[in-house]
Amino acid sequence: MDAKTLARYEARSQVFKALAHPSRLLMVDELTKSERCVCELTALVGSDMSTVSKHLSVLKAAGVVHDERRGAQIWYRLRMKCVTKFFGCVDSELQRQACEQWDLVHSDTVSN
Amino acid sequence: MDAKTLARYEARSQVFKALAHPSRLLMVDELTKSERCVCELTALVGSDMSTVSKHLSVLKAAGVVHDERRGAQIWYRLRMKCVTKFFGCVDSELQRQACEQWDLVHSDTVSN
DNA sequence: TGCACAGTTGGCGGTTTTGCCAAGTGTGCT
DNA sequence: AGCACACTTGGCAAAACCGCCAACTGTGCA
Repeated sequence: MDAKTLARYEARSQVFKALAHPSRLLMVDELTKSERCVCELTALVGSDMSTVSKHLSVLKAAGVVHDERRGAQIWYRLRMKCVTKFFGCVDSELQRQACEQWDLVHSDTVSN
Repeated sequence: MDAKTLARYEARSQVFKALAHPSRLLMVDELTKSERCVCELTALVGSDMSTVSKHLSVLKAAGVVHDERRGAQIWYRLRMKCVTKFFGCVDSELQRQACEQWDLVHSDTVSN
């Protein structure tokens, strides 16, 4: 694998790493609706504001969100729009797998 | 946030966590083409087979891939098909952002 | 200028991830 | 049974991640 390809996988993994946290997923979901300031997201998540700020900087560095200062507040909005669609796909897939698992367990119970 | 919602974000984050590693992304990309045995993926990634095996177990636990033993070999294939489309979206978005960044730097250079 | 508010950054303990080696399981062959 | 091959699991040290507190920057207002 050449260096260029490696760099692309590295950048791509940064995006997934950024999304690999419940609090950050919650924030991204919220940003799907509309832009939000840090204080709103802090209230939503329920952690310390410094923690939320660091979460947001991770999402920003990965290119998932975008920020804009307006007065004393900083507003974040979703930049990588396609994550929304992918969330739906992941959820439906996980649900499908859960159903398959249930069916499997159920058929075993019956057959015993 | 209720427990059920939290559980969903937790499960969703597991999927992203599983994809949040260059080697695993490389393997998933390869599995997009066709099923592969562990030895093939090991050769592709270039790490120890035990390392690759653990990577695969992470992907399996998250529901991203599926495995099937045939003789002495174990074959892995992609289970969460929609990741392919999302990879394309992420790549194009990252490229777009890189272009924007380049334009920004370029315009600064010109104006100076 | 002084103060309050919004947000970021540094840093510290605790937890999780990572990748290799070594040892263990499962399969096919003789 | 004995052996080679394919793969997984246990364990360990290094690295990364997480969340809080404390300290710092930036903005608006009196």
